[in-house]
Order: sequence, then C-alpha cells, then structure tokens
Amino acid sequence: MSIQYAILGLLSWKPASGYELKKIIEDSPTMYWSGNNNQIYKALVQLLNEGLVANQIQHQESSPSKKIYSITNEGRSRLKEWVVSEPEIPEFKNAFLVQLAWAVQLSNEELHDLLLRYESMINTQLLYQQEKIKRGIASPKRNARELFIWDKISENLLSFYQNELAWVQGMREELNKRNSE
Amino acid sequence: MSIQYAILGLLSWKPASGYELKKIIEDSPTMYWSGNNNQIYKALVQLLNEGLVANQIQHQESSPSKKIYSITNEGRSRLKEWVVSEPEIPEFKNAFLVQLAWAVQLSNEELHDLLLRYESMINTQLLYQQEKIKRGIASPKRNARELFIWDKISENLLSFYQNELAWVQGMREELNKRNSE
DNA sequence: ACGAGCATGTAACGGGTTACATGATTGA
DNA sequence: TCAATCATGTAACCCGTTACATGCTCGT
Repeated sequence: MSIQYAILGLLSWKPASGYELKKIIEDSPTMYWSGNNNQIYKALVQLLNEGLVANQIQHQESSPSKKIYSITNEGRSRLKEWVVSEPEIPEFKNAFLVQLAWAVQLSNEELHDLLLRYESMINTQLLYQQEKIKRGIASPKRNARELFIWDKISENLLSFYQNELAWVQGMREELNKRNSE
Repeated sequence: MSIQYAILGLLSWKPASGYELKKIIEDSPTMYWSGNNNQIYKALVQLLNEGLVANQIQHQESSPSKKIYSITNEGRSRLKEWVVSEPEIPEFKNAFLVQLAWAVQLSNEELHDLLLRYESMINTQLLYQQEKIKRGIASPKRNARELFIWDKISENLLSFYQNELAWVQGMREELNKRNSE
C-alpha cells in the first residue's frame, strides 16, 4: 500500500498543507510512515497530476505561504474504491526472533538478560503508543460509528504490543522453571 | 537488521551454498525476507570481504558447481556479539488499519464484508505459517535448549496471527450488536 | 543571540523486490 | 517437449530514510 491512500484519506477528512500532513502522519500510531518530506511532497504532486486532489496557495503575512490541498470528487471515489478493495496481510518483521534463533550459544544469564531487555523495549513502546493515542489530536470524531472504528484501530495496535509482552514474559517464566529443575 | 546476520546465523549451524540459503530463507517463517538472489549473493560477497565466511568451490558432475560457504572464527565471534546486542523493536505495519480508518463511509454490509475478508486472509496466513512450521525442514535441533527456543519462536509467530484473528472477530461481534440495537 | 516552529523542497543512499540471463539435467 | 530443479549472477526499479537547503518569525 502506498502512502498516497493515507494522504487521500486524511484529505477526505479535512484539507491540509503538506506540512500539516507531515505532522499528522508523524504523530499517528496507525499511519506507520516516518512522515518525511520527501515522500509527502512527492506524493502530493502525484495525486495532483492524477487529479485526485487540488491545491490552493494561501499567502500569509508573517509566515511562509502554504499550499492547501483538498480532495476532489475523483479523489473521493478513488478512496472509496480502495477502502472496499482486498485488504493486505499485515507486515510483521521481528528481527529479535532471528537474534533469538542463535541464542543457544548464550549462558542462561545472558539469555535471561536478553529477554528482559526485549521486554522492557516492548513495554516502553506500549507506553509510547498509549501516549500517542491518548493525545490523539489527529483523529476525526464525526459520529459514533467513526469513534468506534478508530477505537478499534487503537485497540489493535495496543493488543499487538500486549501480545508480545505476554509472550516474552511466558518465555522467561518457562526458562526459569527449566533452570531450577 | 541486515540479512547478513541471518545468513551468518544459518552458516553457524551448517555450511551451505547461496542457493541453499535462498531456499531456507524462503521457507522460513521467522526470516522474513523473500529470499531473492540479489540480496543473498551480494550479502555473501560482503561477508566474504569482511572475512566472516569462507567459501570453497565444489564441482559436481551433471549439475552446476556450487560455492559452499562456511563461517570463520571471526564470523562466529561477530555473530555472538550481535546476538547479545540491543534488540530491535519489531516492525508492525498494518495497511488494513489505514483502510479501516476511512471505512465510515461504508454501509454496514460493506464494512462487515470487509472485516470478513480480512479475517479470512489472516486465517489463511495462520494456516500457511502452521504448515511452514510443521514441515520445518530448516531448523536445527541440536539439543533440548535449542528446541525450546525454536518452539518459542514459532509460538510467537502464531500468536501474532491468533491475536489478529481474535481482534477482528471481536470487532465483528461488536458491530453486529450495535446494528441490532 | 539562539533555537524552535512554520513551510517547501532536493539529494544521496540503502534495502528490498521483480524480472532477466545462462545453462545443464530430470521427470511428466 | 515443456516445466521444474539446480546454481550463479545482473539490471532496473520502488520505497523509505536521513540529511541538506532556504528563509521568516516568535519567544526566551
């Protein structure tokens, strides 16, 4: 999936400049891109060329002028098409598992320590995501249905980290049991 | 994390040719790379230049000669270093959540259908991973500890899909309840 | 005086993917 | 005869990241 649909979605909510989109994407736990300029400004040009968005230059005194992008009717129908299209399978790449795969060579202490470090990283990440969600500036709340959907999206993200936490804690316990036997 | 460590890990288990590594990586649920030639042959050249692996050409009658790579002592100590190093946080990118974010515009039927399709894709993926694990040709079983670790790795992968399944099923149920109210 | 925020853009690079290229053998 | 398997490699391309570049304003 390309970032263009993410941008198209945001613009279907409200018009925005590249700079605003960048910040929204940066802060969004769901939209997993880093929010770098390169991608966003390029994507906007492409969307413009395809006629899916339009822009309007807004001059401002005492700050640089900005290009406000808004979605066109064509953009809306393209977005709808995409939303009902075949979902992609989620991408889950866990480098830690590859690391663990060759951890036989470690002592029990080293292995235990490695698991603890992973656990604490996941925990930090969980808190960070919760924080992002709680602040949740950039989320439309136009009706109860939208609220429900966005809630479920947050729940999904959190459950991912919780699942990971439960797994690593389980593994640590089993290891301890094995070692004390 | 680069694929070089994955390859180094495999070679710490047993020597192999690029072609064999390709197949192992393709079939491995944990090593998430596609297993394309470009990456593997390039990585092997780099590992060779760094002195972490060595190769030996094996001529065969009635099939092309192959280069058998094996890990060096330097490679082993580099691998150990990496294994005890700071883990990375897992990468979880779910395009479906971005799609869902703009699903307010859908009818209840369309939304329900979308969720069902996602559920069936996850389910397929879960079965596929289970199959891969069950076949599990490419997994070292040198001792009970290694078996335990590899078991836990498989468990992690499966729990990811199971968690995703539980989430989507929960969402479907809640939606039905809401609609019947 | 300096850094942060607003605002737009470009350059360089790395990782990863598909597809192409070659060539022998084996089984349907 | 056609496709698959063994075996190595290259080319073209896309996506995404960091870093660079510019310039104005506002608060400390």
